[in-house]
Amino acid sequence: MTSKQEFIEKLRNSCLRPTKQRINICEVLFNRDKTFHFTINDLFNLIKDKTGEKISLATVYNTVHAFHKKGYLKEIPINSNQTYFDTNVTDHHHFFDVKEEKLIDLKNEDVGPIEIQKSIPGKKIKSVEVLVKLED
Amino acid sequence: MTSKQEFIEKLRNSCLRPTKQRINICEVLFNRDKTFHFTINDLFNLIKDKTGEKISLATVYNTVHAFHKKGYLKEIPINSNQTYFDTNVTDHHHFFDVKEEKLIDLKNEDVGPIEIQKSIPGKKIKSVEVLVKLED
DNA sequence: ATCTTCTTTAGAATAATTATAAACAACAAA
DNA sequence: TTTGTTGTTTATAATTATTCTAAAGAAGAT
Repeated sequence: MTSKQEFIEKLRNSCLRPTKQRINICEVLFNRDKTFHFTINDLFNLIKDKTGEKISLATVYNTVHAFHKKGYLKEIPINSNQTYFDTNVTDHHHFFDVKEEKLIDLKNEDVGPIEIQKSIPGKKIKSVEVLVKLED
Repeated sequence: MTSKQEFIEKLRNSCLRPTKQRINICEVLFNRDKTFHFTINDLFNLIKDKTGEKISLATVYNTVHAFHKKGYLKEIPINSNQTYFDTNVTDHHHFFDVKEEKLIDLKNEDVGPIEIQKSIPGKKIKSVEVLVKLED
């Protein structure tokens, strides 16, 4: 259980003013035991349901992008028309259930170390992501 | 160098009528030495330049999707607003140069075997894709 | 209180993609 | 060849995800 006060500090630390909307979004996103995968649309609807208050879609976009930039959210590359985010920002990978359109976390140790044996001059590796697609 | 006749047969084998447009698209996509990464928009423009004939955008979409469905193209999950395709349909991975927005093939042996040590009941693995993002 | 700066908001704008329905081309059979 | 059927192309409209805009509102500092 994370308190409202912690969210306010979290926002302050990132030079984001702790507004009502941002705190609400924090509650929905981070006040959980388990990691949470979502699209902007999922989040938009969830906020309405959970808090009873509607936050403008533009604000949801702004806030998610701000959190992503600050490293509080991870963007997950899936081939889909919608962008997925993950509250688990540690280094890890994903299953994607193609039929259910659902993401499942894969711990780093479930995949093992990945050694990239090729390099591109002038470039360095920013991230290594494994996506395992699942079918029935 | 692949001949027009081969493309016609390729299309026939997939129950796709060999139309002028589809053959042109084949020429642009498959008549190359190296693997080719593209977005629909890239392809649309390239066709105009290379063949001098304009193919309707809707046809480009239809054809690319048909080829993808038949396994002649691979879709590559990158976080971007555009969908990327690859003429290399063998099992392999990718670098993505974030700044240049460019894809580079990574051979399977450049990555080494990936053992997924977790399974989801009722589901089997369809594909394992590694995306390595590059920065300067 | 007051002022400045940041944020929210509804709605408009943009961009990628998909749907539509009429004209057209490929194919098979006579 | 003609003819009929079915698949394909096309321009355009529709849809969807996302970003932009500009005005109203809230936070923070003085």
